[in-house]
Amino acid sequence: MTLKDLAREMGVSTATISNAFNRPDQLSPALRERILDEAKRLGYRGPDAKARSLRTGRSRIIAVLLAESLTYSLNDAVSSEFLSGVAEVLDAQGHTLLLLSARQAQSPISGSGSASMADGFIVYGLIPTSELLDSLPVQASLVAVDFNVAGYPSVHIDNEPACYAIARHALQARRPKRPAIINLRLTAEPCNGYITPDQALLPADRTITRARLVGFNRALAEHGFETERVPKWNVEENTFDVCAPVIESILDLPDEERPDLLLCMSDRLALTALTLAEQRGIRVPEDLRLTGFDGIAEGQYRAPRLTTVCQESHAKGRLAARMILGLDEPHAKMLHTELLVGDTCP
Amino acid sequence: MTLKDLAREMGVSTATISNAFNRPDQLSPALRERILDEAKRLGYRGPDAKARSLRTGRSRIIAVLLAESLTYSLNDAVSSEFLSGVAEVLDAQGHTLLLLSARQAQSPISGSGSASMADGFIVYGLIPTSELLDSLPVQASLVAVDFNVAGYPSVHIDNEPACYAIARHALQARRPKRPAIINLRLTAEPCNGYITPDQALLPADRTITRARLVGFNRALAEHGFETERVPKWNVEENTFDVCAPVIESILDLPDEERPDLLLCMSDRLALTALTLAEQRGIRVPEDLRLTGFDGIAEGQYRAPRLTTVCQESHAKGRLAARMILGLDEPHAKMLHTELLVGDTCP
DNA sequence: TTGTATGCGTTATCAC
DNA sequence: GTGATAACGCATACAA
Repeated sequence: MTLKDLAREMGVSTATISNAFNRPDQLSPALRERILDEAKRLGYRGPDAKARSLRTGRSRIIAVLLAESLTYSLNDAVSSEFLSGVAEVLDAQGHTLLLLSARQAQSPISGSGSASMADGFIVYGLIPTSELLDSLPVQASLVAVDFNVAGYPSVHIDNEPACYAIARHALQARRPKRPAIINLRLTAEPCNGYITPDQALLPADRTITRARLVGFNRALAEHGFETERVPKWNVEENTFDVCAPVIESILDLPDEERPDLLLCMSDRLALTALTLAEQRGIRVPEDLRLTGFDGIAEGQYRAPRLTTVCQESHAKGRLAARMILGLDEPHAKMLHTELLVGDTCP
Repeated sequence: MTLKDLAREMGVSTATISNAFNRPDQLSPALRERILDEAKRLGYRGPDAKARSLRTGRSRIIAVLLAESLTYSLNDAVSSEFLSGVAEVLDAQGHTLLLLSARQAQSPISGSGSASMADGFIVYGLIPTSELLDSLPVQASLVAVDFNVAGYPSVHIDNEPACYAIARHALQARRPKRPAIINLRLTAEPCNGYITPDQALLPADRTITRARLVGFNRALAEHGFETERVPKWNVEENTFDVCAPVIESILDLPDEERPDLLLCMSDRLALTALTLAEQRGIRVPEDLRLTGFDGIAEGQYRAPRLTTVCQESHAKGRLAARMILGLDEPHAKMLHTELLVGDTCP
């Protein structure tokens, strides 16, 4: 049953049927109603999405291109919340969400792959290669999140001030003997463990955690610590499985070497540290204070509550979606974070 | 730049170009290579996905229709894992994942909405109304998960035996004085709180938790408990915010009334109970034993580890995806679960 | 092995 | 307010 069939059946033109569905103002209400009724009666479900998208050039599909694998992204609290924010807006606007990963088997937007049907792309947490950028459908729009993509609007959070604020809070509350930092994907070469002083770091435009480190360091310096001598560890993936061994190696240091303040670049890191500390009888916050970053629910819905920085991933997703749909000005926008003082570093 | 342009440019026919991309065996390797090279040179990105999908009738898009809102589903560990399993397979097969919610603003598959482009639908955790079923594209395939949809293949888990097994484990380990059950969306009328004996329950074909209750009851009866007298609570949504008040009301009962064993129908429930118990100084498992259901990571990556039933949501997603793509026999399939004995009910 | 012709189901531009 | 007609970009039977 196609539009044309219905037109023939009713003895009107195809344009009229099309208008009945798409431009109610272009025909008499009476006729429109008659058409809609007849359509239902004959089992015509409205204009075919595939044909419509070919004709109009738009699909009402928005793709989110994720830095990590879909498996990771869907299980990570931060990106899940981001996605749910995106989905909320798209949904309300009659669009649908297509999930894509830059780590895909096929190149993610392979011209004839379904990904190229998307009207717009939200690029989350990665710097697209120019190759990937070129493979975008010509007239698709793009919004970058967490990174800049030259010539496109973007959504960011204030990583440096946020980390400065939480580190300052931690340092002011009680001066730590041995502060330390656990970083996320900061080193130029993959590294799960201690960062030696001679190790090269990723440049600031390749990882947001570089900005976080700057914030931590600023606060540490202000409190009289030599930032180069503050021990730093690095973790390549923000999952329990990858974080745990690194954190174990820290917690299992002899008491006089073990840090008494861990500034973590993610809640996952901090929560993992918390769990492993509990298992070892290390008291938090008495023996060890912990700060996180992200403000994920899991950190707040437990005792002790995590001290962390809340980045509103859901709001971030909403904003990105509104931008891609043209509901908000497509400028570079900076979202602000909030310090959440919990129990792990009062 | 279209296929036709390229054909004209190269002085070959459109069919040849099309074949170069879709049916390599239909032309000489030399010509094919020449075409591919020239295409790249002239910036032709391969057949347009929209046009191709109109022509072939297939879009290489698979939609997952979720019972809950996208916001909930993306933040819930069980459905996230399921989705990641789906995504993994789709990805490997060159398909993309479209997320849909039955709770959508618009009716989810509104004929001309982009959802109707999908080649197949994975219906997760809900019984589609016949209205929704009718709105499916005519030749789209469907796989039901957790529920049966007449005439379509399905994926299930063994809810009843799993719950029997975990309840038996709990009852055998140490006979509880006051066992109780916290259910998930079990009552006919929405209810967050105690289930009075006269309250009607949803029929077994409307909620999987009914089968879980049967499993619990079977074990309880075997151990000499009158199942009608075992107190039961109900929660409508599997989130901390909704679970917490109900569980608080349980934990705040006077000591002599407070249950010493809580059989929970989800890990979220059990974890919430664990957190709230910790906050109240109720010792787990000494004063209160807890069992969950699902086997989410959060329950295993903490101390004490949750005693629970592991349903492999990821595998479930993979299977559903393989079925929808025709990679596995589209039969009714039952996945088995595994009892995980943790610390909350040793 | 390659080319020609047709139609997939729409929407947009015109005339009427 | 309505109707004919031409794209949209491609895939495929069929002819060469």
